[in-house]
Amino acid sequence: MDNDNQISIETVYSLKDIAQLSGVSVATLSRYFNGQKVRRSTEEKIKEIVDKTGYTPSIAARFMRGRSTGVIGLIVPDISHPFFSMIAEGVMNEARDNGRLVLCGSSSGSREVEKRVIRQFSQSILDGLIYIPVGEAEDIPAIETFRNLPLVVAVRLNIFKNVPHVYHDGEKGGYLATKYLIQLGRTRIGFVASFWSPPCTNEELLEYTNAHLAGTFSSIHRFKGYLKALEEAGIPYDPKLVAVTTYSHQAGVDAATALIGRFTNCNGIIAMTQIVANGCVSRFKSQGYKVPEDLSVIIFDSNKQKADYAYTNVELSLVEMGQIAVRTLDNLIKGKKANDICIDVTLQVRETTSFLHPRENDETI
Amino acid sequence: MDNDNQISIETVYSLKDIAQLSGVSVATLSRYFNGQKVRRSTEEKIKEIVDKTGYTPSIAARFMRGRSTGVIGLIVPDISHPFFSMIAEGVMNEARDNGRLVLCGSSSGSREVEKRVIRQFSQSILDGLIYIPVGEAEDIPAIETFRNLPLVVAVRLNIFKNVPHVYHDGEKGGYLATKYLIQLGRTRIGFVASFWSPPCTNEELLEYTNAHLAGTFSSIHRFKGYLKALEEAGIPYDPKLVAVTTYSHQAGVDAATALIGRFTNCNGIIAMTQIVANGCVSRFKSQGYKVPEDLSVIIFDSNKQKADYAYTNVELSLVEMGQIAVRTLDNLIKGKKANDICIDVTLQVRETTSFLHPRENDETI
DNA sequence: AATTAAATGATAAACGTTTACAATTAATTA
DNA sequence: TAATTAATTGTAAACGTTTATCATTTAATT
Repeated sequence: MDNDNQISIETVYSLKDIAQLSGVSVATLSRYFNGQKVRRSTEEKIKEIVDKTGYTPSIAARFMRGRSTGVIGLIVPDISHPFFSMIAEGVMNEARDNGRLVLCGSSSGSREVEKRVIRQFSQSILDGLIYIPVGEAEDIPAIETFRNLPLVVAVRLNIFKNVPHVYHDGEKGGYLATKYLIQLGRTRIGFVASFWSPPCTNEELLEYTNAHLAGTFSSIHRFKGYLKALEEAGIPYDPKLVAVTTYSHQAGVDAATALIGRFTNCNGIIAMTQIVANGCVSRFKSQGYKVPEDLSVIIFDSNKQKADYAYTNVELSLVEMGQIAVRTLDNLIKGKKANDICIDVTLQVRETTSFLHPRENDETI
Repeated sequence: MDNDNQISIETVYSLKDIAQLSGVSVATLSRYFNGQKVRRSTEEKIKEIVDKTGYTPSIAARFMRGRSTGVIGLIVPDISHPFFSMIAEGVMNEARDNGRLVLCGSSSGSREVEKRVIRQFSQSILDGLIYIPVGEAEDIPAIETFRNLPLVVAVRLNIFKNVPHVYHDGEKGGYLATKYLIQLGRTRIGFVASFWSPPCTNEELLEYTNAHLAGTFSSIHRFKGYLKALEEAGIPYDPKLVAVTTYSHQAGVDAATALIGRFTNCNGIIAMTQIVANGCVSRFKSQGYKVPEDLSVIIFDSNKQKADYAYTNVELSLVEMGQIAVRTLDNLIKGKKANDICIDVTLQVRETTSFLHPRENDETI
């Protein structure tokens, strides 16, 4: 073992110890550690001892006195899912670089578990909480009075009033994807809308969208962009090109089956996730379609995800979303007002719409 | 918003409050919350008020009194990497179900950052720590005296003395993979050994392996299994079939290039990760090889990972590893002795060695 | 009914901070 | 230089637990 790398933290010092050693009172020390001004000479006395002892204030004790602890919470539906773990990476990086710690809980995709996690967290020592609710449905638990804890919601929209939400610009994403496909000459673009649990049928999607302009569903927002691009290009909306489904591989297969069965002449697909797209593509391929020659495919995803194909995708910057969530929470903790933040998206053209961009892939374990 | 789902935690109760409300003394209450026996009738009085108030003891206060906080730490090299995020899911699930919270930090693949995270964690409120060091190299920081904190190392082997390590049975994995390929009639099996930073050349791998029987490198342990299976089958070891490389996609391409360039007649590949295997396969395919007809491929991975191909793989149960790590840490915290745990692995036959098992894939966001 | 054992209550000290208030020191003014 | 004011610093109580002590109540046993 390398001695240079040795990190050994043996003794735990208290403010009293430091007071003893430095000859400065605990009060002054406390003020110093909380950023108040002290005389030059006392500062030097303090610094010397702090360097020598490696002292840092006890999180627990300062929490007991009702002060900030530097710990923020993060609740995600499933930390093993790359979508959320990337956001978590952003959260943890940003938090770490600001001297904060992250208490992280996974709700395992279950509303019930989520409630338990929230309960556990609530009796904890948090300065604030970043919360990604399970699913996109309507039965999200209202944490209206979460012990006055500064709260930021990520990924989802319109969950709580007076709470900042950090989310991607779904409408722009749908618009960019559709517009690009149109530019490629595709006019029969299938829209595969995925829902945790579908609130409407294929035929009702347009109606539902118009009725829920500020809804929580990402598919709906993206669908709005799809409609906008079609309209701009003068392409009439054809409900036959829409498939309302869920988020599984099979859902993608089913959606493709439906699109094929309706003889829509579909030559483009916009799918919400990679897995759904995989299902679609495999179904279309079994019908003799070639990607991207006969069918262009665009998904919503993060660049870093590993896919069966190098999908052209609407890039969802996930690590960045985590960072932004932490910064937003920071503002809230500092008493500033924070608004919803809609994160911009860009289109990344890759193999499923052209051959121009080779796949890049790199990882280490 | 649904009223049934309302989780509102307004008031923070103290032991004194609960004593007042229940008519039970703080002393008895404290004893009750710490698992000591109380009279049936008092227990009922307490339970009623606890249910009504949602009271739970303050983590901070009990930490200050030197008691357990129910918070454990988890340090991973990169939470956005599915390999680690799956372990994290296991850790968080197991912790949550035991009423524990998880303070999670990502070291972003950097030794420097890792040290900072350790420092931050050390001044925290942990009952124990699960530590997955960055990389597999030799310069792992020695946390010999981590404030006497119960410590469990996961994934890596032989890092610290007197600290339990939880890891997969690499030797068995290598053995199973090799044996299966031999059963399929493959006798020219390439072994692509990946290292964070390679400690030896192709030619030296055998020598290095013999010299480092208890090393920290997973490739080495798997290589041992490879050798064992070859020997059992009476197949002589051919160093030309070995490629020492790193963990990137390009590393896989390079390894394949080397194997092809040496005219090894290679008809089987064992690769350490999916990404490396992707690189290998793409290179072999460009030479006209077909998978699995001309080339059988086996990787080490978790079933749930999404791959370019449905790889036959040595299943690394990652979620389970996280759970086991927590249980091991639990024992340590409770003062029991804990030993290293070598987790069993199994071979999952899928498309890259046969067509028997279709791909299954399912996910929700 | 008397004795013993078990459970509970009342009280207070500790843990390491923060903070109101008091006391000191330095800076400014007369 | 003394008096006044401003800037620092010190003292001690408080936060919510746990735990030790001792007294008391309740239940179990003889």
